[in-house]
This record gives sequence, C-alpha cells and structure tokens, in this order.
Amino acid sequence: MTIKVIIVDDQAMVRAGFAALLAAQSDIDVVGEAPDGREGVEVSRRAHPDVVLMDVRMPEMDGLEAARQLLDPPRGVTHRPKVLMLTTFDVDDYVYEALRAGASGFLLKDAPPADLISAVRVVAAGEALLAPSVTRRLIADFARQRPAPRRDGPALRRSGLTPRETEVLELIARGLSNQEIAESLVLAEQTVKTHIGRVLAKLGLRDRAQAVIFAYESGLVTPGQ
Amino acid sequence: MTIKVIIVDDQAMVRAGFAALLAAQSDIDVVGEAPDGREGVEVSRRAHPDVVLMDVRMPEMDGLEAARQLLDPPRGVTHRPKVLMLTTFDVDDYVYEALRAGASGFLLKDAPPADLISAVRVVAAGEALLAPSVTRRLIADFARQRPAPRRDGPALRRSGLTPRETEVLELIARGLSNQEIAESLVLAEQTVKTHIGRVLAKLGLRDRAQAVIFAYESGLVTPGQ
DNA sequence: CATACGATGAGCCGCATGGGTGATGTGCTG
DNA sequence: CAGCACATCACCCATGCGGCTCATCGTATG
Repeated sequence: MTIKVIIVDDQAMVRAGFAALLAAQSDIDVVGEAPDGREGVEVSRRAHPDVVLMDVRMPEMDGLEAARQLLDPPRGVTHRPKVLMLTTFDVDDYVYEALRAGASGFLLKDAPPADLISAVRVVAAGEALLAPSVTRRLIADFARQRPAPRRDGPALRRSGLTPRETEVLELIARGLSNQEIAESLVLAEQTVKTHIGRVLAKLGLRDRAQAVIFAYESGLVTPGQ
Repeated sequence: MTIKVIIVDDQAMVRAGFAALLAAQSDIDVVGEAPDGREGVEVSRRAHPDVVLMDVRMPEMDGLEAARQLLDPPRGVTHRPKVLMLTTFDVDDYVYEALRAGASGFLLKDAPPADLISAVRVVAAGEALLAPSVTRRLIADFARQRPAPRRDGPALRRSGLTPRETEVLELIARGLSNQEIAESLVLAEQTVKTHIGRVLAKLGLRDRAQAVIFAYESGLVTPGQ
C-alpha cells in the first residue's frame, strides 16, 4: 500500500523538488499539488491523500488555516489526512498553532531530505515527528507548564509572604470569608484580618478579589481540581 | 570535537551493543558505562560526558531519579550533561516524568540503530528528539491542554448570564472595583452593582472574590496574559 | 542578652460591597 | 399589542472588609 501525498506550497520550485524527492520512493505517490491553502484544501478533498505536506506561509489562505480546515472538516467530509507542516523559519506561534490544529508534524525546510521522507512515513503510520529544535521547545514548554504542581511562581517567591500569610492567601483564593478562614485555621477573625492586611500590603493589592487573581496568576492555586 | 557519551543500563549486553554501535562513529566516544542509576550519576560526575544514555528501568536507582539528579545537580557540581532516555516500552508516566526532569530525548530501544546515532548528535547539539509515538502523545497532550483560549466553560454557558453580566464578571476578574467598572463601561456605579448582584445570584456566589474564582475556573479568564 | 521577626489578637473607623425593592426605556417575539 | 428579557438607574440598609495602631508571646539570630 503506497502512501498518497499532496504538496501545498506557493513556490513551484519547492513543490517540484519535494515531488521529485518523494516520488522516487517506491512506497510514496505524489497525487496532487497546490500553490495555496485554499486550493490545497480542494485538492485534498478530491485526491484523498494520506499525508498533506503543508507550507506555513502562503498567499490566499495560509497553511495554518488550511490545516485547521483539513483536520476539523465540515459535516459530510469524512476524509481526514495527516498534515505535516513545513516552514523555512521556525516561529513559535506557527508551531503552537499548527499543533493545536492537530498537525502530525512540523519540519524545517533545511532538514536533510532523508528526514522528510522518513517523516512522511512516520506521519502516515499515525505517529508524529517534529524538527529537533521544535521538539526542544515543546519539551521546554511542557516542563515549564507543569513541572509537577509547582506551588510558587517567581512573583510569589519574592513577595516576602510568611508561611502563615501564604496559607491565608490560599484560603482567600478558595473563596472563604474572613470568618471561615478563622474557623478553618482556628484563629480569631481579627488575626485573619491582620494577616490579610499584610498580604495585601506586601503584594500591593487592594482587596481580596485582587488577591484571588494574584493567587491564580502566581500559580499558588490552579484552575481545575 | 567528539561527543562524549556514557551508557547507563542494567543489561550488560545492551550496554555492549550500544557502545559498539556508537564507538564505531568517528564523532562519538563512549567514555563510561554503569549498570544502575546510582553508579550512572557517579560515572557522569567523573567522566563529564556530553550525553548520558539512560535506561528507564534499573535496579538501585531508576533512570528517572538519576536523570533528575544529573539535570538538577547539587551546589558545587557544574557539569550538566544532556540526558537521552531509553526504554523498551513507552509508558506515559515515564515519558512525562523524564521530560519534566529535563531530559532532552526519549527513544524506544526498538528504534533503528541509525536513529540512536542521530539522536545522540541531535541531543549533543542542544536540540531534542523523541520517538515518533512519544511525539504523538506529547502533541496530543499539548493540543488537549490548550485548545486555544476557549472562553467558555460548560458552567459558564449554562449559567444564564447575559452578555452584559458576563462583561461585568470579566472586569471583576481583572480586579476592578465597582467604581472602576462603571467608568470602564460608562455606567452609573449603581448599575454595575445591579449587574453584579444578578451575577452573584445566578452563579450562587457570595462575593466578588468567589466571582473571580468562578471566572478562572470556568475559563472566562486565564492565568498568564 | 538584645534584637528582630512571625504569629496572635484587640479596638476603632470608614467605606465599598451586597441585598432588597422599584422604576424606566428598549427591542424582540408571539 | 401584550409580554418578556435586558439594560439602566435610584434609594435604603446592614455589614464585611480593609486601614491603622498597639500589645503580647515565642523563637531564631546576632
């Protein structure tokens, strides 16, 4: 079973190059080409490729929008190809948008030709593949985003809050009133008020609503769970 | 400049195989081996490799803990190698923990030998590389985690808030006072209070602090930007 | 031992906030 | 046209909350 591929890129020479490279493989068939996103979507709907090689920057409709349309097809369209994004420069936004859209891979055009060929095979097999530099960013992002519930943003660490004050802040961010916080911590309400006063002063906040915002923005508490 | 590599794996035969494979490359030197995580860390501290090939499952200290120690070294230790994790099975938890720890790559042992070699080069160059199946999971996780600011959680949609009320809620979640909201929307403060009263009633909340919490939890506002 | 810091608590004050009720105007819909 | 949802605003009231000052006590830290 050969892998059916279409190539969407606004530069005819690039299309020709890729087509020649891929068509030379016995297990890959180039079944279509298109010079922009809009035509790319049309060609894909007609040719039903397994893999769409999609340039990011194109006139008419860019590769990101085209990828979105192919990967989230309207009712009635059942064909859903794998999309392998290609770009000359690796700009973060492109990468993230493409991955969000559901692209199966993201390669730089300066990658070795062998990489492109193996990428097509990998993507056709339902797996995914990224350029090493993109992988590094994604990992860095992943590690930064959830370094195991981290409990303290930089802002929080440098705020000078004492442990007790931090504890009170968290309860504020859970929606408790002063009285409830007092009960929860077995304190007089007045003590809670003192703590809160210091928290607001140290963080430069006006009221508990802003304290809740700070708690979320700093990572003290996290949406979900 | 050759790439210095050490191999940490509890199976002697695997170590020998990888060592032979890598040593055959003119740009790669195998400068050490270890049969478990603990010794692996020691060997790494002594041999200062550029890249550590680290098996996940090992006696004494597993590869994840060893990776953590290498990538977050104690004071005084300045050497910080790249870590390339290897495993026979690709278990999610391993992958995520390894990436959190700061590993530069994650390969399955059944990958083609050429992949391992190129992976070492990629990682040594400061980039990252993952097995295609791992990449697919990471992308899926990424896409699921942030499917573009979604703007409305189910709770929000079914809350029955009018557009104006939603608008006011968002400003509350930005930390504005009633007076500031009034100015921002060009309203009398009393009108703002009316809106807020309805918001709190409809959502079953007590005060604006809880409203802020709701806004974050429902996705109306999002931490960061 | 002196000092500093954190936790606890009291008292007082003023205002923003939230609850309740009611009124007006507008636009959509049956 | 009647009815309804929505947005707008007024008046009143009780109080939760935040600001400010001051005091006690324990524990580090020098």
